[in-house]
Order: sequence, then C-alpha cells, then structure tokens
Amino acid sequence: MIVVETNKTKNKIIDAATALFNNQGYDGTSIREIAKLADVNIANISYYFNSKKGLLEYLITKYFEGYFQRVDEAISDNREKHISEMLYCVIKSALNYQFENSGLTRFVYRELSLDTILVREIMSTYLMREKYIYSSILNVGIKRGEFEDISTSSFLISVKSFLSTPFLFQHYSQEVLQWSVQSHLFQSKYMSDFKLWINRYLCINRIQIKDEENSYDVNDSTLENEIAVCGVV
Amino acid sequence: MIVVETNKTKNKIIDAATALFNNQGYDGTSIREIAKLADVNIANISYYFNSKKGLLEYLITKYFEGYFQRVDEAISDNREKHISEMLYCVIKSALNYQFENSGLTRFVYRELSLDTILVREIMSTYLMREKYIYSSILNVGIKRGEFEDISTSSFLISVKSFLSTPFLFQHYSQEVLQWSVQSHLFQSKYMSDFKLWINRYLCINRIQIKDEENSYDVNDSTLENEIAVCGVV
Amino acid sequence: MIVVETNKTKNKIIDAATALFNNQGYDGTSIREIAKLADVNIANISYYFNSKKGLLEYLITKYFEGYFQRVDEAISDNREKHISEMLYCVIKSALNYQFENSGLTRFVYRELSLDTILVREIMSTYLMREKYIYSSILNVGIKRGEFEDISTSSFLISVKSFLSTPFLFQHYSQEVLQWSVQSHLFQSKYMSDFKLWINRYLCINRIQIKDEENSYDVNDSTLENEIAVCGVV
Amino acid sequence: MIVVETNKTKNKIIDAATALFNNQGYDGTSIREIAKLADVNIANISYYFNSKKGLLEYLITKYFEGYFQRVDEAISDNREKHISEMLYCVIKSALNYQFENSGLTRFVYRELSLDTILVREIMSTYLMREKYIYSSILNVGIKRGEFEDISTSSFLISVKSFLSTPFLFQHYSQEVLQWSVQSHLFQSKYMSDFKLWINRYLCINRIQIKDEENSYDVNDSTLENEIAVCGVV
DNA sequence: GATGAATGAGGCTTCATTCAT
DNA sequence: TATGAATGAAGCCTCATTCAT
Repeated sequence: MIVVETNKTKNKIIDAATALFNNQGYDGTSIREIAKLADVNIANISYYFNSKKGLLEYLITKYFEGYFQRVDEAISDNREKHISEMLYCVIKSALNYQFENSGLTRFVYRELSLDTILVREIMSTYLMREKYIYSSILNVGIKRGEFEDISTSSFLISVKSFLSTPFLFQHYSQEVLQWSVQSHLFQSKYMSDFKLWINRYLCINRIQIKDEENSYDVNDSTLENEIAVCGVV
Repeated sequence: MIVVETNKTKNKIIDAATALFNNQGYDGTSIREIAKLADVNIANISYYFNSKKGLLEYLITKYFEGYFQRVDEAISDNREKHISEMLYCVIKSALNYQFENSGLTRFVYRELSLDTILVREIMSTYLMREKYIYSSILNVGIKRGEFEDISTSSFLISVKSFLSTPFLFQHYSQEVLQWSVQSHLFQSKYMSDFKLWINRYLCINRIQIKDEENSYDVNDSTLENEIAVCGVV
Repeated sequence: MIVVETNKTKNKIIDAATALFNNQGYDGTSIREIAKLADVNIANISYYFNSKKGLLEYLITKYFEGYFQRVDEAISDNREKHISEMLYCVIKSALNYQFENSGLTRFVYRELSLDTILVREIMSTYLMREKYIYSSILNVGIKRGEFEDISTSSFLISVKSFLSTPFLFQHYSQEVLQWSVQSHLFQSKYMSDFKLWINRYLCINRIQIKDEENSYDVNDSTLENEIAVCGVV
Repeated sequence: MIVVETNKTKNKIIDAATALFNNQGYDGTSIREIAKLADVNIANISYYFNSKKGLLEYLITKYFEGYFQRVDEAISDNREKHISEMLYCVIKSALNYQFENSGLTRFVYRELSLDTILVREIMSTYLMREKYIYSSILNVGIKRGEFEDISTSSFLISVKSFLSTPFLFQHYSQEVLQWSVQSHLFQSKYMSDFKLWINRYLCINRIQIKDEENSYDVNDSTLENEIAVCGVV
C-alpha cells in the first residue's frame, strides 16, 4: 500500500517561508534561505509557486482564506445572539485564528504597512471585504439601538488595532515586557479587555457577554497567581 | 554674510531614505534608489553613513533621540499637574512628534516588528528607557490612588498600541477607510479618545483633563461637518 | 558510451584564473577578467568556489596536493638508493611538477611572499610538512656520514631558493636574459647545477649520481649549439 | 627662525606605503590604508605623487637609484683588487643596501615577478643596466683567467637568486624556520656562503677573499654558540 | 517531482581621483 | 600645503530565475 504524502516538499517550503518571512520580512529573506531551512532544492520554489512573489501571494491568500472562513463560521454560529455578543464571538474567532497562525499573522500585518501594488490589491479585495463585515455588524448594532453611534472609521481602526497589536508587538512583549502573548493567560486577559471595550465604548446599556469556553474572570485568584509568577504584576 | 548650508547632500539622503524606507521597507529599498531620489551620487551614502545599515541606524537613532527629547520636555513641563493630566500631555507630545515625523515613525515601528540583532539592541536600550518612563508614571499614579492597579504590561501594550496604530495603519486608513490620519481632525479626535481611555480604564475617579491648545469638543458642529465631508461618518 | 566531461565550466575558470593570477597577481586580477577570459558567466565563480578567495584557496591547495604527491612518489621510488641520489631525484620530481604547472607555481611562490592570514595558514601546514620531508632527508644523510653537518635552515633556504628561482625570475629571464626557463635545455642544465651543488656543498665524498632519463652532458656539442642558437652563450 | 621640515607629510606617506606594499602587495593595498597609516589626508597622495601608480613608480625608482649608487661606489672603491674580491664586495654592498631597505626590497622583487607594462619598462632600463654591470665583471674575470667560462645567464640567475632569496623568503624563514634573516648572524653567514660560491663555482684557482669589516669565520666558536642559541643548528 | 548547472541583473561597498577651499 | 566633499567606475557577491535532465 502506498501512502500518499500530500506534497511534503511544498509544505516544507511553506513552513520555512512563513518562519523566515515572519522574522526577517519578505524582502529580508532570500529563497536560498528558505530552500536551505526547508532542506529542499531551490528550484522547487519556482516549481511550486512560480516565483518568490508567487510564494508571497500564496501565503497571504492562504492567510485571508483561513481568516474569512473562521469569521464567516463565527457569524453563522452566532446569528441568534445579541449583536454585541456576536461581535465578541467574531473577534474572538478571528483572534484565535491569528494565534494559531501567529507567524503568518505578524508577517501579513507587517507587509500590509507597506505601499506596494500587491498591498493595494489586497486592500481593495480582502480588506474591503473585512471592512464590509465589521461595519455591517456596527451598523446593525447602531440600528438596533445597542451600540453608540460612532463612526465606521473609529470603530474599524479600534478593531484592527486590537487584532494586530499582539502580533506586531510580539517581540517587544517578550524582550521588553517579558510577557508571552502566546500564553493562554494573555489571550484570556486580552479577550476580557475586549469585552470591557465593547461595554464601555460601544454599548449603550451594559450587557453580560456570555463566553462558554473561556470563563476567565479577572478576579480569579488562580490566574492572579499565574500573573504574579510571570513577574508582570 | 555667509549662509551656512548644513550639509545639503547628507540631508537629501536622509529625506530620500526616510521616504523610501517608509513606503518599501528597509530591505525593499536599494541604495541606488535612495541616491537617485536624493539626486546624489551613490558613493555619498557610504561617505556619510559608512553603509546602508549605518544609514538605518542613523535614522533610528535620530528618531529616538527626538522622541525622548519631546517626552522629557513634556514631563518637565507638567511636573505640577495631576498624574493623569501629565500622562495625557506626555502621550500627546509623543504623538505630536510622531505626526511631525510620520514617515520615520511608520518605518521604525515596522522595522521593530522584526527579529534582528539591531532590533534587539534597540529594545534593550531605547525601549527599555521608554518602558521605564511610562511605567514610572503608572506606578506614581497607582501609589497616589489616582490610577487603578493594573499591570505594567497591560498598560504598556495599550500605550504602544495607541501610539503606533495611526502609523502602521496609515495606508489602510487612506485606502480602505478614506480617512487621513494626517489630518488635524483625526489627531484631535484621536487624542480625545485617549482622554476617554484614561478616564474609563485608568482613573479611579473621573477627572477633567485640561488641554489648552487643543480645545476640540466632540460635539462641535463644525467638526461634525468636516467629518461628514470626509465621507466617513 | 558516455564520455564524462568533468565539469567543463569549472576547468575553464581554473585555467583562466591560473593564467591571470600568474601574470597580474591575485589582487591585480578581477573576477570579471577571469570570467571573461574563461568565456563564462561571472556568477559561476561564486557557484563553484564560493568566492574569489575560495578560488585562490582551491588553486593553492591543488598546487600543494600535486606537489606532495609527486614528492612522495619520488621518495617511495628511490628508497633503495644513496641518500644523495634520493635527494636529487626528489628535487627533480618537484621541479618537474613545477615546470608542468609553471603558471600556478610562479603565482604560489609570489603569493607566499605576502604577510596574510592565508599565507600563515599555508606555512603552518604545507610548508611545515615540506620542511619535515627535506630536513629528514638531510638528517639521514648526516647520520649516515654522507652529508656535511650543515644547518637545517641553510639547507632549506638553499633548496627553496633553487626550486623557486626559475619561476620568480621567469619573466626576467625572458626579457633581460633572453633565455627561456621553460626550455628542455634550461631544465637539464639547471638539474645538473643541482647535482653540482650536492657534490660540492653537501656530500663529504663526491659520488656519481646516475640519472637515467636525463643523460645531459655539459660538453655535449649538440646542446652547445642549441645554447648558441638561444643567443645566450 | 623657521626650521624647514623637509616634507613631513610626503615622508609619512612613503613610509606607510612601503610597509603596506611590503606586506600586502601593491594591488592589495588601497591608498585609503596608506593615508590612514600615515595619518594623512588621502588627497595628499594625489598631491605629492599624482596617483597611486605614481607612488609605486616613485618607490621603485628610489629603490633602484639607491641600489645603483651603492653598487657604483663599491665598484669604484674596489677597482684595484682581484676581480673575485671586487665581485664579492659589490654583491656585499648590494645586499647591505637591500637589508637596510628590506621592506622596499621584498616589495620590489615581488612586483618584478609580474607581467605588467611597468615591469617591462623597469626591465629594459634598470635591470638591463644591472645586467651590464654584473656581466662585465664576469667577462673581465673570464678574460683575466680568474673565472671559469660560464654563461652570462647562469651567472646572472645565480646572482639574482642569491640577492633576492633572503627577502622573498623572509616570512618563510621566520614562520617555518624560526630564523631571522634580519639578524647580523644570518647576514654574515650568508656572505660567507657567497664567498664559498665564488671559490667553488666561479674561480679557477681558489683565492683568499679579504673582508675587513666582516671577519666572520665559520669555525668561530662564539658564533657557533650564537647559532646554537637560535635553535637552528 | 525534483535537481544541479548556469545565467543576467542588480545588490552593497570600495576604489582612485578631482576640485573648491 | 593640506583638506573634506563629492564622484564615476569598478570591486565582489547574491539575487531570483531558467532549463535540461
């Protein structure tokens, strides 16, 4: 019996490229390095992705496809809830996806801060789509009288800022703050901060957002201790 | 009378490099491009900065020296005030500095998200110093009973996130949100959001932060109109 | 039948580099020139030798490996003979090797007169090994009572001088003396001079060194004529 | 009173250039290095010598002028003596000059092993003149019946080899043989070897060459000890 | 599928030199 | 006499890519 290994080489390239792009940036990484880390012949990169740029586009596309899949699922799964709860769940799903693909995520956010043709293309497709999703949620909330009447821009900048910070400052957190954004603790705390934000900034009347999986409570003494151990508090 | 032109060529290089690094990233920019944009011979980059890396280090150093000068001034000028007012003024000064040097700023924030030796050095010097400054303000506030007892890490990540977002998402704001973060309107609004954050998250008792220069009022109808024109609201 | 062409490009580079290094010196030759003379793309030098310095090291290593192979063979083949005969045969082999690779040889001798790290490394390996070989021969000769008790240093400097002169003064011989050190005549005469040196300086009792291949006799009238033709005598 | 310092800067350049050309070769040395070692502005090299090549030519010319001055003096001073004694004294003077300028000497010998236009020019002038001098001495010796009838070429190659070896193998002697060719001991021994060469190869009847200054005797026990100390014997 | 050879373009840096002062 | 600014050319090397196998 022959076990078909679905494209071992291709996956090795993807993993190596993600790691290197993440740490050194796209332009700071050569395909030579990628091939070496992947333990693969250089020509394979051209073979599978046509070019270095093709590899970049593949990774970004892969990132956004996964992102929207997760976000769309979250929307479907939370149709029935209050709009603030839905927003919470959507952002939580998005953030979870990002944490599961943190290397890819940091790299994509960094790359999107450039002014290139590729970036402009991404903005006019994926980011427009994302804007549509989040602004729709906002508008529904406003219409239903759940949310304050804040501008789409303010809302979106806040959301994007919230989603990107753990990744763009990942290295800073580790080196300067000695605090791992990858830890479960951080992620719980970060989500509860978002809950706070929804309540204090967005909602007209405070509501109780239920969060089954993650029953993190800021006053939970166990966690307090964990934080203390981290030497952060 | 002799007019001293302080090193025209060097400044032309600095300006060109800042613009290109800002848009294309450090690794995405060649010294040939810089020399061409600066309308200067390529060898001058070596002459003035030794190497491309030397130019990078010069710009980053220049950025942080200006940053700390502004921040230190703000601290000196606001010694007498409430600590929450002081925090507000310091952040405002920092943000003003960044807006005045927005190209340099975006570039520095992006570069700091990499894992390089240079970045590690910067973190262990400039960012440690910055951490010391902001965490001192936080601790004083906590001791005086003005601030909630939140962790240094949470505080710093919020501050860094606040300071960086307008720059890292500058292009996104323009292309996707059609909203210029460079506008006076945005900057006023952004500062008033920070005032809100201090009051709602940080301060135990809400206080009235006075801000002479910037008497921006969210309900000011003129500005509302301006926003409408921007097509954002 | 498949004819294996052992790396045509690599060999073309080697030949071109040898010729140019020989005439212009290592530092006086650019890899552009080498590539041009070899009729090969410049990047192949990096591809096959990593760097220009790598090419240099390759050539020097190649030279010494060939040199010691020849010398070791000569030693093995002449174990049974008198030590003075053995010395003669070893030096003859070495000199023959050098004449067969005269371009490489001149270049290596010239390069070894520099004070570089590479030269120091070569000295502590290859030249130490060479010293060991020749000084062993000397010591055996002294112990057996065949050779005078002269110092290792004097002996080695004489030997090195003898081996290098035809190459370091090759150009001088041609231009100033109109005498080709590459000619069979020169080489025969040079070896017979060495025979003389062994007899007059080194050996306590004059012996008759037999030299099958090279039955050159200084009084041979044919050769005298050849010399006359050369316009040297 | 103003003391005229005869061109301090020029001399600093000459010294630095000699040292660096000696160790790294002409092509291996940049004018930047020279200027730095001389602690002088780069432009001064162009100012005093027009170009790097001009500096090279200046040094080589300087070398040969000094060389011929010494040789001519030796010839004048020893007109009355036996021709073999004269030869001895001339070579001794030449060698002394070379030892006094050993840096320059090694560098010149190395450079002359190249095939450049400059070298060809030097050969057709200085080296032709040198050839004339030494071959005249040889011919006079032959005519007078003092010397064997050997070819000019053989004679000149031997002489050149003798004059150059201590310099071209200077580094080799130090590193491999642990023997300083700069020492007075070496130079004495080397001259007495030359005396031997004259007697055994060149002269028909052995003569006693008198050498006032340098009464070195191979059997002198003091020197034997000195040699022993050097660890060479 | 995967590879090693080979390439042209362009990377950064250093070169020797010039010129106004 | 001496210098700092500035330059064009060339240095070596690495880049991403192609192609025959």
